[in-house]
Amino acid sequence: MASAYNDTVRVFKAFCDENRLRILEMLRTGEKCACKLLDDLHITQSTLSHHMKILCDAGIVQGRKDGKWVYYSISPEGAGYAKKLLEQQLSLEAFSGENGSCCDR
Amino acid sequence: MASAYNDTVRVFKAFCDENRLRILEMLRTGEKCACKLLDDLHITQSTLSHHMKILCDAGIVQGRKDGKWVYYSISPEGAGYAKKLLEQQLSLEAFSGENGSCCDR
DNA sequence: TTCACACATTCAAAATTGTCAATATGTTTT
DNA sequence: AAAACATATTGACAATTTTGAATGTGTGAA
Repeated sequence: MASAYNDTVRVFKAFCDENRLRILEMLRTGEKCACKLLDDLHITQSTLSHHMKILCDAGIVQGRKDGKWVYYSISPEGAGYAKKLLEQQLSLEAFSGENGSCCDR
Repeated sequence: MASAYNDTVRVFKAFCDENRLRILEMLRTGEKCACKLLDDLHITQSTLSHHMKILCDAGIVQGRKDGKWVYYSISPEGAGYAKKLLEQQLSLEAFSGENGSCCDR
């Protein structure tokens, strides 16, 4: 499965789960402790940990450890990178060549 | 599974498959016939059709039927909507309230 | 009207993902 | 050192997604 798109897929998958979107929404108002996130979501602790790993591996979220606690926040760099990827995927190229009518003869 | 995030998830899932990313890349240079896409991808026709449905249902791609053929292209409106959704998900809110230290006492 | 073609749909199998219970790891408190 | 706590990891299972073979639908050509 290794491909040039792995990185892009990893980033966008971060936004493809309802609970992860809820988490991002909570983080939009600033850094939150994992236990705070857990309070508001109706999932178990191991499930939260799983989602935080996906968000962090995608670079969208960063964790800051402080004693027993971990504080999560949206990574500005990761957010910028995701936006850049989306722009790239959707930008229309100025194209000089032959485009249409592969089929009509 | 019905939730307020359904729409968002549907849009971002469009970008979470390697073949769909390849398809989008091909469409960046303009409208393409399904058969042209099929030529360049190493998947079966039914698999292509499945992916095109996901891209169209997400609003990212639009299809134009012409006789036996369907020409697909990136939808500028859909593309704009996806970018808007991502902005929303990642924008940091100016927040006046209490944020931190849910845990330390 | 019959045939060939382009694309969509259905079905079943394989792969991936989300979930929770149990357990492990590391930190603070007693 | 032991107990309590916050989070991560593992393992198992259910749900979802990707895929291709077979089939259906609509269109143009013979």
